[in-house]
Amino acid sequence: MRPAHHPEVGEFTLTGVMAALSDPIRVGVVRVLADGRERGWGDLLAPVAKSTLSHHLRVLRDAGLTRTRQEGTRCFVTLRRQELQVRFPGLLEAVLAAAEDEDVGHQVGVKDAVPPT
Amino acid sequence: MRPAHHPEVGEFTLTGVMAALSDPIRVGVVRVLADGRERGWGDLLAPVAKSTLSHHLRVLRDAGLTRTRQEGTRCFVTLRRQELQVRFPGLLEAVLAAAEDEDVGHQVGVKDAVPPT
DNA sequence: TTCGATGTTCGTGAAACATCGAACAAGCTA
DNA sequence: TAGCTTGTTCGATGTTTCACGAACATCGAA
Repeated sequence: MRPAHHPEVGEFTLTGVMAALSDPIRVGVVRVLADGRERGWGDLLAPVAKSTLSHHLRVLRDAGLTRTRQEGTRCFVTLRRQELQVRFPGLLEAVLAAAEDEDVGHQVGVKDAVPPT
Repeated sequence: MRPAHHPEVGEFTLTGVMAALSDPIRVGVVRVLADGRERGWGDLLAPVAKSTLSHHLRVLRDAGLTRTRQEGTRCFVTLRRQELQVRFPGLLEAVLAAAEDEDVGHQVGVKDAVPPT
């Protein structure tokens, strides 16, 4: 596993981001990451094969939406929220709000969900 | 030419809109329409065959981004800006701003450009 | 070193998409 | 009516995307 390429903020493209967010699974992943917490790859729950999830995470990464960090044999993902805000002000917020409203990507979850009160 | 279907505001989907805006030509069309003026189909200038442009306009229409009005044998297109704002607050503004910034869809123009001073 | 866990990559289909030119439909105009 | 204009639709083509399982690479643990 070579160390995955991440585009610089200046390399983000609008159409790239739009394309990345045109799939419900990927929107779901973004929603899961929206609280700013880093998540383990394996903690993501999506109704697709792991190779498919890997593909989706790659698309998100290539578009600049997420950052993947490697630690030993495990991976951790975060949303590049700050950088996106700089490059595309307001875009992510608008998308997240709409996604909540429509419940897009509800099929994506995370292990260790809401810790009980 | 049957009278083209337009989705209701409630039928818009986030992923549909994102997909529609993931193509530079279509973003270009949206930009051209962003001033709120209605434009004639034939006044749109894009570096693609007319059948291709027709396809793109259909995608935009189906996603709810534009409205097409027919008058005799000619068509006029407008951006459904108000309705988009209601359904996806802030989204279109953010996209338009980013598109300007990046000059996405610059290859799309309109006849009868800026009227000289 | 051997095994298990974790992701990525590969090979492969099926489906969707962008594109074109040709054919078509419908309405003006001569 | 004949012809022109304006878009849409059709069929073909090549590309991209999504999906899967299998194989692989890497690391940590036994």
